[in-house]
Amino acid sequence: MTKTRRRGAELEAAIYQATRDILSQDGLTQLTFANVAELAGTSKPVIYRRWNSPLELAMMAIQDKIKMDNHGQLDQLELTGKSLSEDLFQTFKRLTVSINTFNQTFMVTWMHNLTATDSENVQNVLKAAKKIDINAINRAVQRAQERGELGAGDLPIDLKLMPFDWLRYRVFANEQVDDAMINTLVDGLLVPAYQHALPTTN
Amino acid sequence: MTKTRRRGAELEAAIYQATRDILSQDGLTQLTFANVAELAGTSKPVIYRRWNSPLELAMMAIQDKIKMDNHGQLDQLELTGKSLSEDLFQTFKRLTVSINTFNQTFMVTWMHNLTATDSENVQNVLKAAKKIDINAINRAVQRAQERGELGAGDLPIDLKLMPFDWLRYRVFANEQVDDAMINTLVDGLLVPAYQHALPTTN
DNA sequence: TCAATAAGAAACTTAAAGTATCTTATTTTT
DNA sequence: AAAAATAAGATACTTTAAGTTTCTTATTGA
Repeated sequence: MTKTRRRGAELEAAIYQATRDILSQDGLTQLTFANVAELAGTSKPVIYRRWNSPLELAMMAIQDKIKMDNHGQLDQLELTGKSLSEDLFQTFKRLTVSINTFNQTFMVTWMHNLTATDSENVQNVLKAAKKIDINAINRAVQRAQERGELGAGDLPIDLKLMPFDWLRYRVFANEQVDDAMINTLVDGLLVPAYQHALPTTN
Repeated sequence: MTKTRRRGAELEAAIYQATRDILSQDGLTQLTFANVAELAGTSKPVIYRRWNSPLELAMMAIQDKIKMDNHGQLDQLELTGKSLSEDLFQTFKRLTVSINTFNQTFMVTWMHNLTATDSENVQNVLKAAKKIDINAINRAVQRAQERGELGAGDLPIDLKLMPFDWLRYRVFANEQVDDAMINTLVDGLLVPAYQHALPTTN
């Protein structure tokens, strides 16, 4: 005899799976209880009884997946590099996996609910901002080169964009962006990196 | 005689202002044509006739403000520092202004439409992620210190979090995150910065 | 076998987005 | 200055989707 009604853990697993499918395919805006219910083959009241909001469901579905993947562990990853460079590379390489999971919930949100023209507009705004950012760095670097603080040459484009991206992220995530933080960024990170990339010849 | 009906530029200016007010106070989710119409003291059809979506209106309202602020210029800022460090500081200091404008449109979106419990959940997820990130860097740094690649001491917390923030931002903005980019990050930015912050004594 | 629990179907309520129509203030043209 | 054209603004309507209620019945456990 085949079961016609799932319940308990089995039912919830199906709901979580449907939730993740919707998130990764269509983003958070499409994550409505009605959509989840349909994809999971159940009905709206079942979802409403358990979760208060689509976001709550989304987060539990992501956590459920992380638990399944890592047997309950989020942390701990063994580093096997032979140098700081290799260890860091490993760290970020693996991180992108967890970020992707995280992003399927939170970040993807964005572009997915936009109409074609809206999306194009947003891309244009971002593109324009990038150009401005790069110009700003170019000016500062050129002045430093004229002063003799930096040697000749150009910086990788990612290196130029990084500080702007970071600041945008911080504002986005409601993190502090104060003078102390900018000082850390400039003196602790950028100046050493720029000097490393463009060493003076003397 | 007082005008009872605005039109043309005057009317649009009022709509843009109302749009920006809603964006900065309540975020993009509250930016409905009905809300804008009410705050601007006009009616829905007026808005529907001009813009196709709230996002389109949002972007035009932001651009309108930037134009007003800068007399049509987005770019160009005079650097007056006496060193690379000072120039960069100026650059980012001023950038935060434009970022804030930008953010009022796009980033603020987020946290603003969340219920209290949802917001708390999101904060907790972010907090947990941060802790994991810091642990990962600590392990890599410790191994480097044991190897003798780095000297004793600890890194500023912002410096530890930066690469993770950056990666998250890149994924969010649909930017490429490939091995080449991670290599630039590690070898071009982090390793020089870490060596600068934790110099070896010999 | 019976009682309790919870799934699922279906219909209903509510709220908000989007649209259509019409009146009339304002501007433009003759 | 008067008439015609344009567009604002009020109002009511349509449509869609979220959220809720009620009821039937499958499943579980005593």
